[in-house]
Amino acid sequence: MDDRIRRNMPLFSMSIVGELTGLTARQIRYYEEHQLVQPERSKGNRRLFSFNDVEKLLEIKALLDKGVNLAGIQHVLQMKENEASVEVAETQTPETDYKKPDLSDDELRKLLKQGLFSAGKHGKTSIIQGELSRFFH
DNA sequence: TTTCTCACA
DNA sequence: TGTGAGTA
Repeated sequence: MDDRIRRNMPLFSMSIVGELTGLTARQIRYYEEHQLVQPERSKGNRRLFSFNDVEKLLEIKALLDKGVNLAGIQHVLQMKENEASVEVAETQTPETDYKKPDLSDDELRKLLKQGLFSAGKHGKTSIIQGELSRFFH
């Protein structure tokens, strides 16, 4: 029917995804443990990733480079899911349907305002200081 | 051969 | 996170 189905078709093995994302199998499995990606299982319990999963992993990788830790990324992903739901619920305009989920400063701001810090009540924040300073002008 | 889980330097 | 063990 539409791209959504294709984008969620489990097609890639660990090795493929590893090459595509530059992440190690260990890392990918670790991110899965933390609900950052939900690859399908097939055959002998082998992970099968979809285009969406690969895209998510690339995003995670990018965020990691920006200095956002796993906790922060979880919130980013969660927020994106919310936005996606709203989009689908509101209208089905082809232009806004499958836009690239690039993380902009604006989105980060939204995250921070949503109380992203609540996850860092263990003594430190969810996002590293360097990244935070950009929003404390 | 590849991937999986579990455990540990 | 990396790596090795023992499977499937």
